[in-house]
Amino acid sequence: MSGTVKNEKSERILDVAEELFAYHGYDGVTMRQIAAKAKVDVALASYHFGKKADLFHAVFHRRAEVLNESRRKVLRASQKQAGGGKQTLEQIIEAFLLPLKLAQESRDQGWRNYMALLAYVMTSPVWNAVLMPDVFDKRVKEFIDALREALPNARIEDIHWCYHYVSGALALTLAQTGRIDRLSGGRCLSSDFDAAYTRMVPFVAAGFRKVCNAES
Amino acid sequence: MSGTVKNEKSERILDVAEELFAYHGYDGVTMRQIAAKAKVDVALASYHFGKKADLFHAVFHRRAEVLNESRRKVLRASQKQAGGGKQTLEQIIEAFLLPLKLAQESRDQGWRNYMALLAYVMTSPVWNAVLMPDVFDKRVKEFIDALREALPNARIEDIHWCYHYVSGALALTLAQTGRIDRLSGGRCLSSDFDAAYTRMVPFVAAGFRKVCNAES
DNA sequence: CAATATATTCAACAACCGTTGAATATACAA
DNA sequence: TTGTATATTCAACGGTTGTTGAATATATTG
Repeated sequence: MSGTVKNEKSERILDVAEELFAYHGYDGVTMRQIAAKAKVDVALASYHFGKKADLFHAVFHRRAEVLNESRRKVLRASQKQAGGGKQTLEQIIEAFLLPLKLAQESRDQGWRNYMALLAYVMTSPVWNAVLMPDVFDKRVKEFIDALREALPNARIEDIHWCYHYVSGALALTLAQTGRIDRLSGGRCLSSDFDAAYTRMVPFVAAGFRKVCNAES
Repeated sequence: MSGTVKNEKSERILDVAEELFAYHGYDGVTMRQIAAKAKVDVALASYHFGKKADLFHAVFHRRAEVLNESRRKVLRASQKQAGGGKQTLEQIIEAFLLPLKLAQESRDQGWRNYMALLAYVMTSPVWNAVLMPDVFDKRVKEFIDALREALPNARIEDIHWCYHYVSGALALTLAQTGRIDRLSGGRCLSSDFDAAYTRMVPFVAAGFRKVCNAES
């Protein structure tokens, strides 16, 4: 078992595990399914990543750190652009969502799978408490701090609940369940993250302003 | 195997299965765990409900029909209250969410478990397509129709996307992951559906108005 | 009561699970 | 080339899975 490997087969294992975990969840996937799809012996996954839970952690963390760093950069850039002045709500929300939009626009199927995995972890009572705090709390708290600055009259609870709604809307988008495709008769597509993003920013910004009694 | 049973042990199986499925998902629960927690032999669950997947269906449908009927009544009452005139956005959204609030207020732990199960199905790419259309489509389409009447200038896609955001915010609320508890340092509680509901209505109403270019 | 239907348990099946130790192949350094 | 570390496969382990047929208990009915 080695930490971070740059090996061809071990990365194939990660990619396949990512795809299968994202779609079927942790318990819905067996080591043998992963190995088979990666055209590799079952024992190899254990050799590289240890136990099944460790493999899941490895899959989750791999892109989490990339995403986190991207969020950090975008947030800093947005703050710098505001030039000491207040950022608008839209700017803050855009900074929070943009990295996911960029990841999707890369057309990398791996990133698309990871988004569904992220949705799975976000909505799972079991995994949320285990994985989300370590990886995402720091950035999320920065995001919430920025919101508090932009909404100085708001109660803290209101901001947290509104962030909760954003998080939910985002999670269901990332999950790509295909439900909006069916309900809309094909007029909207789960895969169209750009359409989701474009409307989500004004939608939640308006919601924040209403609930968090903003001046402007 | 009998259809709908009013037997003590078989209902205990349903209750336990509901709780375990909601928290661990379909694949995270074994027939033996269900049987053990229900203090019943493993074979009994199969005798009453057939295959494991059938048991899952039975659990999901049991309260789905109750919820559906409740939604129907509330929606009709809201329409009648408007007296032929247009319903406000808030009224429509309240009618959609109220049944879940009522279910939670009944203090019935079974309903609380079912909400988490509903969130699981809503966010699962696997189960969503299998279970949601049959059970909930009819009522959801009525809901969307009401929204279209209240927002005559809106593009259909915009309404669908906004409904998608509502659905996401709702799903994450139902999931009760405990994340908002941790992020807010205990100031907000996942179990406090009333707090979630109170803010969700104005939040999404404002979002709809912004995105679906409403007049008022 | 006896007879019959329903409910529940018992025991077992074949299939599959994650994991591991030993054997083998491959890459790399000396 | 030889030696050594790494990568990969093979084979097997004990345990668990969902499901079923037969046996037994309980309830219902005549």
